[in-house]
Amino acid sequence: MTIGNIGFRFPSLGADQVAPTCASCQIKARNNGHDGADQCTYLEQVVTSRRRVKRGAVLYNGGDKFGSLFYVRSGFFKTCLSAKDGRDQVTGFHMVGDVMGVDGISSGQLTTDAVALEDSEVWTMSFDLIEQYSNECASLRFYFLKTLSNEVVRLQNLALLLGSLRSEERVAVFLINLLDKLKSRGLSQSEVLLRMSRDEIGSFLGIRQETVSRLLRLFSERRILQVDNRHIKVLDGDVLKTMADSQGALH
Amino acid sequence: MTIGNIGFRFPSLGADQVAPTCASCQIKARNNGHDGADQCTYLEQVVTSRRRVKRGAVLYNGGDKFGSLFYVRSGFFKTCLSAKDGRDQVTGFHMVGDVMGVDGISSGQLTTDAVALEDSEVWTMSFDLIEQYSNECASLRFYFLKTLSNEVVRLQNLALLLGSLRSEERVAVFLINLLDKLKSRGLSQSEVLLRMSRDEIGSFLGIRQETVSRLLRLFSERRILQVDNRHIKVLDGDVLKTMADSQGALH
DNA sequence: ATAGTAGCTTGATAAATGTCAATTTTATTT
DNA sequence: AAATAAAATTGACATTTATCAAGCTACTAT
Repeated sequence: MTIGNIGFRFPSLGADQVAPTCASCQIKARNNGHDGADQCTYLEQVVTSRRRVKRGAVLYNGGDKFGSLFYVRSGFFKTCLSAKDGRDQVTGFHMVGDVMGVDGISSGQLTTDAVALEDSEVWTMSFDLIEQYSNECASLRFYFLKTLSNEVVRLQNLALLLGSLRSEERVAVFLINLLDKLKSRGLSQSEVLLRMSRDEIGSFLGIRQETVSRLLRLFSERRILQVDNRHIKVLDGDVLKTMADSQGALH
Repeated sequence: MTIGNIGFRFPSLGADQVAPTCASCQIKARNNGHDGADQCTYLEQVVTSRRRVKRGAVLYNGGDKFGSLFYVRSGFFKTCLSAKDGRDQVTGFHMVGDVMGVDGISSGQLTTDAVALEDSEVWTMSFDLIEQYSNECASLRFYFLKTLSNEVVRLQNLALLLGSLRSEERVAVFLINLLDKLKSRGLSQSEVLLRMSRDEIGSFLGIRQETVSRLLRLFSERRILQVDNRHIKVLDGDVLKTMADSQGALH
């Protein structure tokens, strides 16, 4: 997972998402055994702990004090925003390479809950250290600024989906985006084992679980998908893409 | 608009939103006449131009090359995200003190259109300069990071609204938030002259203009609002707040 | 292996909101 | 001020999606 001799990078970043690396970095790498990297970057310097989170466990809750960002090293998470009256909205699904918790910078409190949907590993990146190293490293700074901007764009697209698409399109967009994201991580071409329930998909897409269920059956009847509980196989990706054609990336 | 002797700040920032100021700043202020401020901050250093935008005029379009952020000095804007098929979603309304364009950092291209809904003034903040001065000024850095995080939180709340609230609640939340934002800027207590059409409100809230119209009439019949075309007066703020109680800030 | 539980599916029906069309009101232009 | 255009309202009706309820399936834990 190193690029030439410029150092370590976080896994699963696309070609245009290279994490900051610093040829001139003066801080000694901790070299605590991951990836055998003894080369040095600021980005790994800010990682202060590596946590395992069991399926169903909560990484953080809305209202928790913000002190770090969370890099998903492996596994799968959902983030949910809760309304005062108990209703809640899944605001995203997050997998390897994603950073969670950027909402906390705003007020010093995290706004969402993060729940592991499978056994996961998370690297905790101290925000104090990020700020400290940002003095010295422009690429580190830019990496996090870009991470936040990505999240803004993702949420804009989610707003478009929730505000303007019909439920059939929402499900299509959801699947296309999930598959794209898996593909970019080299994990899957046209098949997924969904980590989330119908209810969680529904919450994310602003529709009911029954509607999700019915639409998956519909797509299945139309030979667009093969659906076996949480195992989804895309049979006709072109049709799916056409349905989803209005949309940017969601995950 | 200065605070004690620590220098200039951007107008209309709440108590907890003080823009970065630098007692130790070495860069000479340009002092180009605004607010008579001859004190110096990094934040005003990054402002490279001051543009007037007429009502109806486009400040930028989705797809435009990103090179700067846009500080709204006065006036009112909407930002819209367009789908390929022409549908579009209003992603936000922006007034004095807001920063637009943060989505552009992600890919180097702006993702939304920004359209003035009244004659406005915008200060263009060069992203290159922001990056440059970020080397020296931690508070400048933090200001922009926080600006992006604010936007993430705002869009999360919009997603909750679009995904989980009924149309009546959406309209209530919209009004409460708009009024709160005006109030925080000292502009209005319980009255608004809406700058946007019913159609634009509807797009933002994921409902049709007819539905917006009917709900405003309903609120009017219930003596919650007094509605005279775009002039809205809140008669019973408590009821409105109760309806909106599930929600965070949207604007 | 089996019981229990949570998740998923399916149908029938209801409710919310959208669509379409006509009319009125307001804003803009000449 | 009149003419025109744009925006807003309103009603009638259609459609989509939610709700409710029942039954089924597949995990999970003992």
